[in-house]
Amino acid sequence: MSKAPVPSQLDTTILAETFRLLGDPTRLRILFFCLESPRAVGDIAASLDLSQSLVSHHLRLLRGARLVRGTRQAKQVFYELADRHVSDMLVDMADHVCEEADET
Amino acid sequence: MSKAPVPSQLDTTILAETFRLLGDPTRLRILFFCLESPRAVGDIAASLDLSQSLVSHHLRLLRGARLVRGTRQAKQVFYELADRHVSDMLVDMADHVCEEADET
DNA sequence: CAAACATATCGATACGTGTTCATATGTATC
DNA sequence: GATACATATGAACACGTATCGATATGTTTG
Repeated sequence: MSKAPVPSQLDTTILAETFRLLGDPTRLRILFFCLESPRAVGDIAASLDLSQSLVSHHLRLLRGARLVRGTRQAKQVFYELADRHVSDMLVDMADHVCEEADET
Repeated sequence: MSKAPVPSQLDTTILAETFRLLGDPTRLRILFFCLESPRAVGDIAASLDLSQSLVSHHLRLLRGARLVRGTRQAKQVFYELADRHVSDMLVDMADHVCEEADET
């Protein structure tokens, strides 16, 4: 299944929604940062030099799209990529772009 | 090479730029339409029910990012995906999203 | 060269959204 | 319960950009 080369217009919209979320540098940095291991919101903000509010806003969007999931641990909430699909997707795309950059 | 799991901030920006372009439903529809075979601008507009101007605008952006390439043939210009990487990327992502949709 | 067709560009507008500041919610410690 | 810490939410602003209409560029045919 899932072989259809041309998705329906609805699927296209959903796919575009995912791409749109990935299409922001700040969100991408957050995602890649959480790719290694679950990260607390404060750590993300500090490490990436972003305001806590901004990080929380972006995490909310990423959560809504099921790209990340957060789990509370005492005061902190640790975020990680939602599942293997998402992380694989990110790594694959990063590879694709790197390879593209090699070609002239 | 191209194994780095965490791209540099610059790479992240470039990657985000690509995602951003893919993050528009209209552009995605254009890309998937050109995925099967090279398509003339007018055909794209007619088949997807878009204004010729809008299609041309989007193609300009996609061209700038080397996601598509157009070749003149008499009066018409036929657009196709730039290379195998781009088309593979699209199909992979479509599969990912389809599989995600299956999970509940 | 003029006319017709196909595509590209320009100007203007409407809308979405990334960011910030301030505030609220939630959680542990005294 | 009050205080301090961590995160989430809300309002407001600035900016980018998707879209449209009109026009320009380019290409073939008479």
